[in-house]
Amino acid sequence: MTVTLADVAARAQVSPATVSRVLNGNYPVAASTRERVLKAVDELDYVLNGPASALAAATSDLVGILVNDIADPFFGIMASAIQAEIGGPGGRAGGERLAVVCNTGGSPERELTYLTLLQRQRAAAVVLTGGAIEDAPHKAAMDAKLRKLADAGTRVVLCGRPPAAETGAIALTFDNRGGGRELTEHLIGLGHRRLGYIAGPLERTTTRHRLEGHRDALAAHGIEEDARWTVHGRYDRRSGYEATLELLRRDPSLTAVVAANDSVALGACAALRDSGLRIPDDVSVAGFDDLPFSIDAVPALTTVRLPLAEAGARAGRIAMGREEAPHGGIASVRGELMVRGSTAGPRD
Amino acid sequence: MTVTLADVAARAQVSPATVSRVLNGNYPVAASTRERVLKAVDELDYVLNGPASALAAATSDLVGILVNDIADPFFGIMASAIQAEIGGPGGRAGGERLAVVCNTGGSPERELTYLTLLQRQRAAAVVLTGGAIEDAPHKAAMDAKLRKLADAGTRVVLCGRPPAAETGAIALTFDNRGGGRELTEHLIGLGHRRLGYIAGPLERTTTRHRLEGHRDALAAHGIEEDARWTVHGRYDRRSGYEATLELLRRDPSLTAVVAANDSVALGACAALRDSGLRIPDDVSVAGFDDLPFSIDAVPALTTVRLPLAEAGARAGRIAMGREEAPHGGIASVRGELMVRGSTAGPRD
DNA sequence: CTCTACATAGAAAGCGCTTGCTGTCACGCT
DNA sequence: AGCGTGACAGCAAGCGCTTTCTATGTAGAG
Repeated sequence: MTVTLADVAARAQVSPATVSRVLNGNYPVAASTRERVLKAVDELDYVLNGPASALAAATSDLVGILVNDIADPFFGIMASAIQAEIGGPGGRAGGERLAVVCNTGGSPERELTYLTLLQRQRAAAVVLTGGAIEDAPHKAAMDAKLRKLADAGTRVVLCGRPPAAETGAIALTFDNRGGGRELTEHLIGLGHRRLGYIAGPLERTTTRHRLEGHRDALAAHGIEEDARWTVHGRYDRRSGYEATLELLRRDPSLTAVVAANDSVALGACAALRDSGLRIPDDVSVAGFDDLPFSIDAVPALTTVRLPLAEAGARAGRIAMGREEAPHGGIASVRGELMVRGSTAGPRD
Repeated sequence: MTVTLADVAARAQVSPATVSRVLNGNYPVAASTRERVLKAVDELDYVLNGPASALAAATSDLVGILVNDIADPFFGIMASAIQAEIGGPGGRAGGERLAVVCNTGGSPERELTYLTLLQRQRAAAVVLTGGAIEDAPHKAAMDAKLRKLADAGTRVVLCGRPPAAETGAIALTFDNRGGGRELTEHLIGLGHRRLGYIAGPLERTTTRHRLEGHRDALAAHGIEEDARWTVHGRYDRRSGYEATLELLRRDPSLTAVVAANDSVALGACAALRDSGLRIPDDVSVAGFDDLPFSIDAVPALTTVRLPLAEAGARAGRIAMGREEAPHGGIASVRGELMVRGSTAGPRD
C-alpha cells in the first residue's frame, strides 16, 4: 500500500505531527529528530499526499496560467517565463509550485471553466495572458470570477491583458495601441499613403487596440482611410495569406501591408510573393510581437517587439508575491519598433 | 466564509451524501432531488473543493504533461494536442481534467522533481514528451519513478520518446533514425557527397537517433564521413548559426548542411546568407520536424515532418484510456520527408 | 534547591468530501 | 394480505495531513 505520514512517524519513532513539521520546516524540531525523520522518509520512499495537505492546510501549491494557444510561441514564451518565476523545481522560491498551463483556445466558456477548475483546486495564484474578449456579458462573468478568486486569496495577475477594474487583479498591459501607432507612423514616414491592415478577430481587445493605434497614426497624418483597406482574420499565418490576397483584390495599389502579428505577416509575405510582388520593393510588410522567427523571414520582418519574456517573468514574480505590484495595480508595458528589411519606401 | 457541501445540503434539505452524488453523477438520484440540489449549488455559488474530493476519492483530475521547452512550438504543438484530448473544459470526455504543463528546460533534476510533484498530486496520468536524456543513472532514476507512478495507478505515456522498458509506460516513439536516414538519402540522391551535420546536444536520444540515421545513409552509399563534418549544439536558431560558421570554417567545400531541427536549420540559412552563399545554389539546407514556420523560410525548408499534433492527440487519448495502447505498449511514429526549395543538386 | 521559561514533542480535532452499508418507502407479485 | 424488490436517501467512517493546545524535560534564575 501507499506509505503515509504515520508510517514514517512510526519508523522514525516520533509522532505524525513531528514528521509534518520536519517536512514543512516551519516549526522548531531538534536536529537529531529531524535527521531521523528524514532518514525514514528516504527509506520508505515517502511522498507527501498533495490533496491531503492542501485540504488540511487550506492552501495549495498550484498556480494557473491561462493562455489562448500554447502552440503559439507568443503564449509559449510568456508561459515559459511565468513558470520559471513561479519557481517550479529549480526555482529559487522556497515551496515548489506546480504551474498549470490552461489552453483556452480563445473560447470564452473554456476561459471561465478553467477559472472555476482553478478555483476548485484552490490555486495559489492565476496569471491570465493575452488579450481579453470584448463581450460585455462575458467580461462581467470573468470579472465576477476574478473577484471571487481574489477574495478567496488567490493572487490574480493579468499579463498582456487590459486591466479588469474592481477585481483586485494586477494588470501588466501591453501598449498595443502605442505600438500600432508607432509602426504605422514608421510606414507613413517612409512615404506610404495606401496601407492595408490585416486585423485579428474582431472581439479581441488586442485587435482593437492595435487597429486603433494604426488609425490614430493615419489620422494624425491626414490620411483618410479607405474601408477596403482593413480585413479581419485570425492570428495565424493562413489567415494572413488569405487576407492579403483579399486586400490585393480590393486595391492592387496598396504599397504596404500591416499585419496583426508576425504570423499573419509571414502569411502576407507568402501571399505577396505568390502574387509576384517583391518585398519591400513592391509592397512593404510589417508585423507585431517580434517572435523569434521574425528575424529569419526574408527579408527580415519590421515589427514591434513586445518584451514577452520580461513581462511574463514580472507577472510571475508578482503572482508569487516576490515583487511589488505596480502602483495602482496597473502597469503599461511598451513595445519597441524594430525596423528591418521588410519595409522600405514605396516605389512610386 | 467559503461554502461547503454541507451548506448546499442544508439548503437543499438533503444529506451531504446526496449532494456529492448529484455532483458526481454516478449514483441514482431522483430527478426532483437533483434539481433541488443543483438549484442550491447555483444559489450558493458553490465550488467543489478539489483537494478534499481528491483526498476522499483517492483520485485526482490532474494530468501532467512534461515538456522540455514550452516556448518551442515543437513542444507547444504536442502539448496543445495532448491537452485537447485530455478534455479540459470543452473536451468531450466526461470529467473535466486539468492539464499541468511542466517545463523541465531539459534539466534532468527538474524532470525528476516534476514527476515527484505530480506523484504527490496523485495525477491521473502523465505524458512525457520529447527525447530522453542519455545518462544511465538518470535513466534508472526516471524509470524507477515511472514505475512507481504506474504502480500507483497513474497512466504514463511517452510521446516522441524512446520506450522505457519495465516501467509500464506506453510509448509513442518518433522514428528519428528513419527520418534522418531518409533526409540524408534525399541529399545524396541529389548528388551531394560532402554533407555537414549540425547535431543537437550530445546527451539526448533524439540527437543520437537522428545522427545515426544520417550516418546510416552515408554508410549505405559508401560515403566516408569526415569527423569535421559534425558539430554539436543546442536545438535553437542561434546554435545553428554558429555551428554553420564553424562548419564552413572547417570545410568550405561542403555542399549541404543537415540540421538537427528546423530552428537550427533557420540559423544555418542565416549564417550561409551572411557568408554570401546562396541556398540551395551554393549549399543545400535541410531541417527536421517541419514546424509551421519552416514553409515560410525562403527558400522553403526541406525537412522531415513529424506528426506532432496527431501523436500528441493519440498520446492524450491513451492517457485518458480512451484509446487502446498499441500492441506491446510501443508504437513507432514515422516522419514524412518534405522536399522543398532549400535543397537541390550541388553545383559542382 | 525550587520556580519560571523555553524548547520540543505529542494528542487530537478537524479540513471537506466520498462511499459502503443501512434504512425506508412504494410497488407489484403471489 | 404478505412480502420480495427496487429505487432512493442518509449515516458515519474515514481519506492523510496540519495545527492548536497541552505535556514534558531541561536550564537558567532567584
